Amino acid sequence: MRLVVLARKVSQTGAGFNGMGRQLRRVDETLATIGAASGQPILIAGPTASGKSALALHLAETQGGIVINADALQVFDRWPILTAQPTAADRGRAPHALYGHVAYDAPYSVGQWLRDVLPYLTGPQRPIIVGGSGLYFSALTDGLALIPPVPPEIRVQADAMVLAELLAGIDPRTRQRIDTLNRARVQRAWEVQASTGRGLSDWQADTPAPLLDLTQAKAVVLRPDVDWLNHRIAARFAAMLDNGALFEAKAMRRDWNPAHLSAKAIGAAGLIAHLDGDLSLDQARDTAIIASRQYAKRQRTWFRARMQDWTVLDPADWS
RNA sequence: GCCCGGGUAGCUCAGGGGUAGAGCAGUGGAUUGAAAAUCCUCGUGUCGGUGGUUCGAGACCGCCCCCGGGCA
Repeated sequence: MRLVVLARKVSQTGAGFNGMGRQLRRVDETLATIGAASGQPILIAGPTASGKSALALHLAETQGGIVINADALQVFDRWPILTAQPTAADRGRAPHALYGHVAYDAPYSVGQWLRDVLPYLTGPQRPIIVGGSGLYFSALTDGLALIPPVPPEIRVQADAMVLAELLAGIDPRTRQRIDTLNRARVQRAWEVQASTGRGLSDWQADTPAPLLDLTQAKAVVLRPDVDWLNHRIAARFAAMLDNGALFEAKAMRRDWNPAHLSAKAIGAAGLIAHLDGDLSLDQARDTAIIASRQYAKRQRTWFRARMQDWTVLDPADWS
């Protein structure tokens, strides 16, 4: 009995979150009009909680293909519920790749992701690339400079420097190109300069052709109404708690390190703080929901600016 | 009923005679290897209501209403 209840709850998150109904036919029609059945790669971008994974799963099930993750946090293990990774049941319905394949304490980056997706672009199954990391899609369809990975020692060294020191170590052309108020961007430029002896702008000027030609793919971006999405965000976090997000946090607690990339999962720090007695569950939930809304807003900005050639769909049409 | 506080932006609050300001939330934007990251921009609101004092009132005075706390 308990198992049945759990299964029902699980089916409410992730792919099955809102139950894909017959309305999906409308999506099928939309995708058909842009030639989705031709076997070309499908790209699905969308803000968090917009229902993109469910759409990808549906397409993979009905048209064939392999669902490939394009989300920076879903690559990590240990937080499958909190990062809304496809459930075991979902994975049983269609092949999935690049979900939870990276250790929670390992580094990761767009470059690594591109190397990870590459084999699937020429594989036997039609790739259905789905996720919310705009940078990943841009790197895939616009290209990414071929810069060698920065050695960990360089990162450690840069972490200890102040902004002015970092700026002083960057060539003028790069300095002009980046946001010098943005520590993360400045540090990246410095690290590239320090580890390769070549300026970031030089590297970027040599950016190779993209791995995927956008005109040879079916690219879709979900653009839900903001209020509609905010409701989904709140409902989804509640569902995550129902599905055991807190148990996930408990299992993670002894290995918790906020410096890990996987620790950036929205809600993770709050749940850990709650387990430590520093935050009520309500507070943890509220901060996670607010952070998700803010993240969705940033995604909207990226999509609006960088995905103007993509087909826009409103998930409210079928969810 | 009386005595203290307090009622100012969606929220928490600062300002105590010269015409209102911060944090958070929210908005718009940037973003070629940390991107669920990181950074930038944007602050008019019956200053609880109403009468008064004043050249001028969130600010001072009267009365009223509401919220805390205390005393009965």
